[in-house]
Amino acid sequence: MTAQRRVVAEVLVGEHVHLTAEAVHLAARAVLPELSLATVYSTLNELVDMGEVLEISAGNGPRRYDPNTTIAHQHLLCMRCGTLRDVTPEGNDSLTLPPEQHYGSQVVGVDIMFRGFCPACAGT
Amino acid sequence: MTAQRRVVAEVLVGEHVHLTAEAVHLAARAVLPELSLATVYSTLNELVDMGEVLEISAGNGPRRYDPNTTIAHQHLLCMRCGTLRDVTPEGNDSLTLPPEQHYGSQVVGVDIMFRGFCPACAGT
DNA sequence: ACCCAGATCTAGAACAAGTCAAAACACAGA
DNA sequence: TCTGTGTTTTGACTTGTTCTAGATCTGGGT
Repeated sequence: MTAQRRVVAEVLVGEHVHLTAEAVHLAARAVLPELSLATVYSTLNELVDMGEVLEISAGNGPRRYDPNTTIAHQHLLCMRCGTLRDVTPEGNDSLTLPPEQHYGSQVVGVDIMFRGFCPACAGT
Repeated sequence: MTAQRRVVAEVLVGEHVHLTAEAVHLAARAVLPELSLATVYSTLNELVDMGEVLEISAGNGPRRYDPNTTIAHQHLLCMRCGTLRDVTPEGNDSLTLPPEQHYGSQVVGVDIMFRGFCPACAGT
């Protein structure tokens, strides 16, 4: 656990709107100005491997990193600006894939992504 | 409607496992060997704009193109090889985002992605 | 406190997917 | 045939991410 990793991890936690690697880099530099983008990526990848953080790639654009892995939740994506926010929809308990549709695959989980336009982008 | 566009469109239809632009290019070249990748991309983008085809970006890796826009369906993704297949889950009618969780956003739709490992990748 | 092995960090190059611009081309209408 | 419009090709460019080589830091043993 080095200073760089601690700063990256601290930048990430707490928010319910998720950051890109670039945004993490920017925020972390406020604390540790010489921190490199490569270190941000390597730290984020380690956090993802450790299961501390989820990596979410929403459409095109850069990936976003979600530190909230403890509480089951899903996401709401702005299709214009890419902002990604946590939500907890209703009715996803009953969502299942019938066995005859597995096509031999081992199904591990399901991601639900609501798409729309955030207030800032819907206005224009 | 040029030869190039017809070939790209024809390659895409019919399958329930969706192709990347690269794969479309490869398949289309079997018919029209001098077809360029840029043309494949521009044709795919036009089809997407026309609403004939859906663009799906599954995790990392390249985007995949889904010609099945008429029948409501969702997707099953292999987390190892990226293969993307159509499925029709049960219980997604009751899936909704409560208004208090819209956070001012205009919600347009919802994507459901089952994640797992296809037979080929689960075996190893 | 000092040294060393090994891990980590930095900067910049490399890479992959996709886009763009400009020149070449195709082809319908005058 | 000429002209104009829209399309395709080629190759350069952009963005997001990963790799690499060397510099730097870390912590355990003396």
